[in-house]
Amino acid sequence: MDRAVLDRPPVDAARAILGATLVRVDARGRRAGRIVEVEAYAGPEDRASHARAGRTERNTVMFGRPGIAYVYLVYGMHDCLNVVTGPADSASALLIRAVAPSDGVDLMRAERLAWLAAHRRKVEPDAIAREADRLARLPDVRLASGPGLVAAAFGIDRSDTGTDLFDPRSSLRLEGPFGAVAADAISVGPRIGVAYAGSPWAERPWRFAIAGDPSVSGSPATR
DNA sequence: TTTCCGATCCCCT
DNA sequence: GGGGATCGGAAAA
Repeated sequence: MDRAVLDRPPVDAARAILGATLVRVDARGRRAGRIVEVEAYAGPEDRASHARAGRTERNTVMFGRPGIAYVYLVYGMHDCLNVVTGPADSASALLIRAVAPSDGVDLMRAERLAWLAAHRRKVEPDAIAREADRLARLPDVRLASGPGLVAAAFGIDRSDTGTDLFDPRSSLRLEGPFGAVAADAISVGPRIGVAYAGSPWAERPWRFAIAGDPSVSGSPATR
């Protein structure tokens, strides 16, 4: 069963999940894309992990079985999707940082627009209009080229926490192929935005991406 | 091109 | 009450 591929330490699971398909199916339609960038987070010993303070109400699903979704809110604005990995109960997880859209791009664009409407309150209307205009002209490959953008494009928020991503009945799920990206096609580097964790955790080379894919966050001309 | 900063709100060394 | 697993627009250079 596919779940077994994530029932291993997060660094190994990270390499295996690259190239797999993230799928959302709901009343609005179907969206899908290829996972092209992830970060590995270990358990409580990892000072960059949300499990660093031990088990809390927020992170409780991390202390469970592989293949479960953990979604959190960062900077008061953006939801981020994680997938719990093995070993079971180790509180390890993968942050899904970027997806290359393959299906439902129009719906993703609509969802991104809906996100703007829902989250921009005190921003001046002109600025919101400019953001919407930029979104309309955004290339498909950049619709989910960052962790907050993955959530916006797929309509993911904290209510998705606890979803079994390997249950074919789930609205949000993971499909193969797993382990399909060769090691020499994967670029490796330190995780983004974890300086607060200090050494050696901030320097751990636990960010993995499909080398050269234009949907990877920070790709040229993304900004 | 690089750096800076505001938005926005939940979580808890 | 401080600050964040981010994003995008504005300012600086």
